Amino acid sequence: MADVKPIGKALFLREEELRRGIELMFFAYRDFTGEADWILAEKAMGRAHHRAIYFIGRHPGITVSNLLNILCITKQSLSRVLSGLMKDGYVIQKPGVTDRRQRLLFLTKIGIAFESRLTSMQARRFAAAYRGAGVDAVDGFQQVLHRLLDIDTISQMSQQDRLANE
Amino acid sequence: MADVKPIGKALFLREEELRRGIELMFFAYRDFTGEADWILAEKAMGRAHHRAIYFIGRHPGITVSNLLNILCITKQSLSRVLSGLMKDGYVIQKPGVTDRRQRLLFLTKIGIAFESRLTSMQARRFAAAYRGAGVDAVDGFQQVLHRLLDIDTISQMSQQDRLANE
DNA sequence: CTTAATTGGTCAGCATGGCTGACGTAAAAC
DNA sequence: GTTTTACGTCAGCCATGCTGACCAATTAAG
Repeated sequence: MADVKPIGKALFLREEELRRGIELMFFAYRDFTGEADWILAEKAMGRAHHRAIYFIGRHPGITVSNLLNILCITKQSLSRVLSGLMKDGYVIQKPGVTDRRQRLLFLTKIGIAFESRLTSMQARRFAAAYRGAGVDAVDGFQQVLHRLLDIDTISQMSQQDRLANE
Repeated sequence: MADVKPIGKALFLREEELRRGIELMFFAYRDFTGEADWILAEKAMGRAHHRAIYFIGRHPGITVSNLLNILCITKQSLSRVLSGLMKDGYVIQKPGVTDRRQRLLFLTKIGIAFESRLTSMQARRFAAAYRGAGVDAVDGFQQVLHRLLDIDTISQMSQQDRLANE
């Protein structure tokens, strides 16, 4: 890691600046997820449940395999979480219409309410940060985050967007 | 990507935009940490080891309690990780000079090499994203991330900066 | 000097949430 | 009719959080 010096408006790609980015990611993600953990603990749930609830709420009728692709965990791990969520009445399954092997996932009323409670908390944090930083900063934020993604993730996200706009 | 675009310079804090931020954080953090996990797996280590190595490398001579404050875990959890790292020769302890109860933490030669290998991987990812996005985007990225932090974390980070500049 | 507070380690036990391997079942595809 | 796909499930392993309790060395306060 060389100690490259900035010239004029050039980028500061010194180790120090890059480490700052790494640390900001670490702390921001920790604080961003930590807030929801409190609510989840009330219901004896963890982040795994949160992620499942979030993406089922985001893509109602998502298949198990699609959810697996998003979460990048094994089906055994997901299965444990999903069975818990169904037992507790947050999630229901319906057989697929075109392919009846599929079990399409939906949030129940209380699932929707719970998802909304969790997401609105995190959304408030983002809204405050966005408002404070301004439009241009938000744009830069999203640009950089997007460029931090693996190429696989990028195509995966745009695929989801396509599904969402059907 | 949502079809609705901001008009002029006004911020659109619609749910869609906020959810996009939430998801970008999730995926970016996943990809950002996932890369290092591969290397860590070779050495039979996990993220906990990575975090400890990173912050010891960042703040050589850090005390255990300071490291605990950064990581926000219990000393029992950290102790397990630290003993492993010392057993494997990545970390050493030295008694504090002013307060001999303290055990100041340092990376060994191989600890430094390993930290550098891990960090330079992540730094490369950041450098590429930063270069692609440009100075202004990077500034916005850092601004927004900073505003996503808890107030406690903000003061903690600036405190670390002060220590680093001694 | 004695006592209390601080710094840190450690043992025991528990929960969550990843993982693998193996096996089962229903439906679709060929 | 056989094979592949989509999904569930059982059993067990590992990493990494947690709590409570207890111990040792050292420092600070009375």
